Amino acid sequence: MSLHEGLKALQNCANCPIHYRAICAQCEPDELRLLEEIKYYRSFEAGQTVIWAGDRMDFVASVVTGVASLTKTMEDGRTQMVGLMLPSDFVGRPGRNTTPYNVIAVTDLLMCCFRKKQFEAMMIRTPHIAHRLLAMTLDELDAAREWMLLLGRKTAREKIASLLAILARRDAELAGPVPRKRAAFDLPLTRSAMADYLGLTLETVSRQISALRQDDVITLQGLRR
Amino acid sequence: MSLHEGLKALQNCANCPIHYRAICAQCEPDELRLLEEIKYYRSFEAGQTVIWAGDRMDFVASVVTGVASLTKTMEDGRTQMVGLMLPSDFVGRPGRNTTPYNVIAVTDLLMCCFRKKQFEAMMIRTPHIAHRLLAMTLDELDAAREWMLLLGRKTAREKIASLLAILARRDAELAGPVPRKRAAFDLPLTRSAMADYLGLTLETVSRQISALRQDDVITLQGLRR
DNA sequence: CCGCCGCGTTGATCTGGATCAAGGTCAAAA
DNA sequence: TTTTGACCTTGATCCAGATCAACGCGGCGG
Repeated sequence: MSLHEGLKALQNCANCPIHYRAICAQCEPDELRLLEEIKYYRSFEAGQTVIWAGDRMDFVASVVTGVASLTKTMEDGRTQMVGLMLPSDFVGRPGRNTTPYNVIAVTDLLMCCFRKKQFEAMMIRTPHIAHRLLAMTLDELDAAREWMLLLGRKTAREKIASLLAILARRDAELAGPVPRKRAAFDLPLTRSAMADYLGLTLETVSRQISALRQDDVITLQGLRR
Repeated sequence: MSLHEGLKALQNCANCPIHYRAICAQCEPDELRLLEEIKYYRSFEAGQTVIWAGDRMDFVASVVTGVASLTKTMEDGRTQMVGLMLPSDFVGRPGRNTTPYNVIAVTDLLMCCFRKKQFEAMMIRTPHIAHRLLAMTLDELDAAREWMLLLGRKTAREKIASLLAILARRDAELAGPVPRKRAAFDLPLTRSAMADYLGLTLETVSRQISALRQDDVITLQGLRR
């Protein structure tokens, strides 16, 4: 399916691969129709920056396909990824007009966007959206705190293992229930992106992955488990 | 003022020291009256546990005075503080009935509580509360992400400095604008609590504080800057 | 076909914090 | 007054992960 055909099909939210998990998950058909009218799509290539920290951000968006990262950078260049946005995750903050972090397309990325103004108006009219956003934000807060435990207290090996587990779980959720002993999934991050996420260096990431492979725990095919 | 007199005065939300920053900040007088009817206070001594991770939590609450911590613990005992709840912060999650973390009173603590059921009903009726909760949750998410940068990428010295800065800022916000070269404030955390927050050991915390003192940056009086 | 470049791996070495181990301080209890 | 216990400090040593430095591999443009 070409990109163009793909977008055509998405005109109708019912065809959207994430509509049952995303911000719009709890909307009634008529609310969905309103969203359909104001949504628009943007796509980014792997590596492109969606917005820089501090920049004006006049839209909010859901990740439809691909992976985006939220990163913070210190003046001297040290950077930490603070969020990994997978399909159905919501980016942006109603009620504020600059982002505190860089949003970067880690893979090719398709986002379903709404102008912030319109979205905020929508939120007031349709409580389903506000409630869903609150629930998603609380989930993200829990995830962020889980990540704080990882960053503060886990060893390099445990960090890698946790990351792989998260990616495997999210992959499984979208793909459906295929319970297996050894799950297989694409690893959408470079070593350096993983390092940024885990608070490690890319060398350490590489070494730990090699170690996990030697200890059997994982097997690679290119970039697969 | 005795505890009893203090609670008596708080019957009226207008006397509450946090009512302009807390979950109720945007409520209209009549909404406030509804809250007044269903709120109740609980106090805890320093060191007491408010709830354990995984326990049923049938209330939500605002910190009125004192400091509470949210911590996560791994099976082998490693623990990481994932939130430091200062006056006006909101604890608990509408729409879920167990907490994923321990809530512990770091100092003597007074909380303004609502039964979760009643609070959830209230949220549906009064959008001001739902909006405020969303805004506060988004702020906490930003704070958590800021903390991820600290945990993942900062040195021990920077971690200590950041913590002191946060405490000084929050202290200043409540105390009012007294701009000074050297701010003075109480340090409500033990070395070990700081270590849990910063992802360090208490020895390292102690050493770094000593170092900061020797390098002039701070001065101590018991536990003050 | 070659050379370059973006990734990944691997080795050698260094070091910031962890760990292990005494002590010190102070306030409340006895 | 002495004891006890909760905190804090400081010293000595160790080690996981950072840092520095090659090198390998596949894709791509010339």
